[in-house]
Amino acid sequence: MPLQVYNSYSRKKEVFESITPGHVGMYVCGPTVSGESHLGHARPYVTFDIVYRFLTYKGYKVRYVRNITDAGHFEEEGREAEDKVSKKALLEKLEPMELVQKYTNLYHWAMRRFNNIDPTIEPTATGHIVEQINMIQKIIADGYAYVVNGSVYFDVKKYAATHDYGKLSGRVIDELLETTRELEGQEEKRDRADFALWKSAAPEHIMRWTSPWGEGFPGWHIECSAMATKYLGAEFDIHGGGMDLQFPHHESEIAQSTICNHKAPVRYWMHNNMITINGKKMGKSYNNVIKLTELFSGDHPLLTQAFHPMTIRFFILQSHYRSTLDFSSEALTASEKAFKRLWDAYETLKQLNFAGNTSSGEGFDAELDAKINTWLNEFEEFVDDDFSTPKVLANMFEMAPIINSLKDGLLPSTAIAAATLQLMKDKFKVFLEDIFGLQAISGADNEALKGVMQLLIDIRKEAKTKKDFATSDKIRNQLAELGILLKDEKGGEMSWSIE
RNA sequence: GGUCCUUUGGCCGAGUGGCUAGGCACAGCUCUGCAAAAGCUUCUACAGCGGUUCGAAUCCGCUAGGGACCUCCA
Repeated sequence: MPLQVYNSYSRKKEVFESITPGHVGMYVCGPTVSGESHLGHARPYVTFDIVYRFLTYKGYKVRYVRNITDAGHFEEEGREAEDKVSKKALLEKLEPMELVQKYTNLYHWAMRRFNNIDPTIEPTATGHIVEQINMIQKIIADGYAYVVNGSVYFDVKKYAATHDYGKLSGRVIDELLETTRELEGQEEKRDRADFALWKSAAPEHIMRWTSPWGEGFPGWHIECSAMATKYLGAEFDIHGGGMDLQFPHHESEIAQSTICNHKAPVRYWMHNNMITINGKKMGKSYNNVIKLTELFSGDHPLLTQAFHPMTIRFFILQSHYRSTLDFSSEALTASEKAFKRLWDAYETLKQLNFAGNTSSGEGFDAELDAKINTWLNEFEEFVDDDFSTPKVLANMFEMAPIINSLKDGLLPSTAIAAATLQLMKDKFKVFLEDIFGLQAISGADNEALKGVMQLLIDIRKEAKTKKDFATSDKIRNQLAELGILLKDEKGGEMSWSIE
């Protein structure tokens, strides 16, 4: 069954065919690194990580480009206003690249904890100023942009006369032209619908580059067009991002790239839906974000506990990427338990071994065996169907009781064929680990381990008090074999560390 | 105001017109020294009203609620 993806541009599912056989070019809008990533940001990166992993599984060589937006109107809360006064020494002032570095590092840390595979290219906007300027010049040369006071604007009205501006986001151009909203700097534009390709920088603006039009900085949309064109070509396969980027960001990207490269840039537009909290979109402007660091530490009034990145990944996979996903501590707790049960069953499955089983032997359950094969074969079918990860998980949960029953002998070990068991092991591994990118929750930062260690310490203390050195030594020696060092301290206290 | 989307059992969440998705919680039972884990069983919902159809959670209309975008936003 071929892969089908929902194309936001056509508003329907389409069979996926790459432009270059065997290769896929995919661009995903990355973070603006002027602040800390929150739960809402996690969704696209997990979603498109699955897309990347699945395409790779399908045999494609994927060039996955995900940008870092590190240029623009940058400020850090509480610092910007002060810096505008600008009488401080250099080292006291906000250094934009310092800010960008800090949040880029934090973002990368979070991505690794989610077990997201790094994109093959992660370009920065500031590293592609030249490409952006070149692109703007081409657009001006073609007559679709104009310069005013050192800024450059895209002429949407002219573009719309011959192109379908608004198709991706379902806008009607006439309505856009009539928008009554009053915004700063709008008077320079010929038309309200026009958008900036390059902005002249006011004296206090902290990020600025020299351009043919004076000192300034690039408009928000041009970076993606420039970098996607550079690394993926004038036309590429998949462009992903959050639904909230459809307009104006992606709409503008289409317009710029189309004028510059003389063809529509993207074959398949994919948009993930929002994560909501109490039914409302999680977003900075709504003041309802939960940062990833808060989620991992549990340090937030709405959280009853800390949540492991794998729990969050699993939580995201339990819903379809085009549906909103409502966050609550309760929902995450449910996901945590569910994930643990599923993963335990998977670990159990790996230990099972019924090598001699045949489909004609004593105790063989043909119906069960067939059902399992059906469930397993549906894995790929479901992901093929626009990445229906929740259905795959549902099938896995159908098999969890079977796995556990086989282990406990509640089902005869001869009930399923050896080949079926092997297929189960293979499919679970491929889908759970390789495609879904899930992994075991473990490590020394685990509260459970700390509890276990305290328990052992208590037992050892008691044993020592009773001069039961056989027991106390056993505990210490066996832990040492596991790489855990137990240390006696003055006053009878004990501490431990992992070597 | 404009455009579009959405409304599923206590909660989360799949659902291509026809057979109980799944998870979590709850309850009962089995197992167990106790517990946990595990297993089994129970809980059959589709906002309301009307229509199309042999048959609708699924299609159409109206009403009500919620949301997204139109400005930075994943």
